[in-house]
Amino acid sequence: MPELPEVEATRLILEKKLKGLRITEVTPDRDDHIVFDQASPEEVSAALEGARVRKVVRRGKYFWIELDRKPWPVFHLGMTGHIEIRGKTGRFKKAWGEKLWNEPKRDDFSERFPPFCRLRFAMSDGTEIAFTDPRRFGRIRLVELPLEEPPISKLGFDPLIDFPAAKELYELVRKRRAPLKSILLDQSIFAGVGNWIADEVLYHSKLSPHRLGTSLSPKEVAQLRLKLLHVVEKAVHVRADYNSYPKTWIFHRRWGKDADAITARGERIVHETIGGRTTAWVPAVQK
DNA sequence: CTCAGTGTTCAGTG
DNA sequence: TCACTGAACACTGA
Repeated sequence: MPELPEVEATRLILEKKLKGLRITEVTPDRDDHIVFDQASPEEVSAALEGARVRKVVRRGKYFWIELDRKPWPVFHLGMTGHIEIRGKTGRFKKAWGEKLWNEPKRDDFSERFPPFCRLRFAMSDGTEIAFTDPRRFGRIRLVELPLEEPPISKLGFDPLIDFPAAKELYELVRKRRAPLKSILLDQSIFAGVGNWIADEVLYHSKLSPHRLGTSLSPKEVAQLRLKLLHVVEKAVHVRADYNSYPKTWIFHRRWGKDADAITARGERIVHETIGGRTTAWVPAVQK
C-alpha cells in the first residue's frame, strides 16, 4: 500500500492538478484533531486558506505541498491513507490503486466528503482534494521547513533522489546485525521502502530475509541496490498501478492467505514474521 | 468473536 | 549510547 511508488504517484497527480491554484477552503474533520497533531481545525484553515500552490515535493513516504507562504502541510499516508480528487463535477477518484474498501452508500453529505474523509481542500478552479484514511494512521502536520526538522530530516537515502553508490551502501549495511528484512524497512537508511518492496527486492536479489547485514558481501549489496532501484522505478513508471506490475513479481501473491501460494515460476512462497512484520519469501530461490 | 495488518513511534531489553 | 524487539495506535473485514 502506500510505499514510495504510491506516494510518488500521489505527488505527481497533486502537482499536476494543483500547481498554480489557490486554496479557497480547508475543511478538517472536526472530530479528528489527531490528524493535525497539535493544530486545531481553525488553525489549519487559517494557515492554509488563500495560499497558492507552488509545487508538491516527496521524500521517502512523506510529501508536502509548497505554498507561496509558510507553513506548509506535510502528509504521511500511514497504512490506509489516500488522496482523492474531484473536478468541478463528478465524483471523488482515488489518486492510485484499486478499491480497498467497500464504500458506504453515498447520501447528499458524503457526496461532498468521500468515505473516511479527514480533510478536504477546495481550490480556486473548483477542484476538490480529499485526504481519506479508514484506519487513521495517516498524519498531516503544518511545518515551516520540512527537510530540516524531524521526522523528514532523519530519513535516509531516497532511491529516486539521492541513492548512494554501492560502496557507500555496503559500508552502511555491513554494520547492522539485524535481518536484511528489518534493514530494508529502516527509514533512516532506505527512505520509502515498505513491506512489499522489501520482500520484492529480496526475492529478485536471491537473498534470504533472515540474512544479517554483517554477512553480506559487497557484490550482494550491489545486487540488492540494483534490484531495489529496478523495482521502485518500475512501480513508479506505471503510477503504482498494481495490474501493470510484472507477472514475475511475488507482489501479486503476497496478500493471498493460502498457505501454498506459488510464484509465476512455480516456486513455493513462505509466509512468516520477521522483525515483527509479515514477510513473503521463496526459500528455493533466496539464500 | 477473534485477530491480522499496509507504517511509525516509543518503551523496554541487552 | 547503541541496536534491536515488540507493543500500541484505529479500524475493517476475513
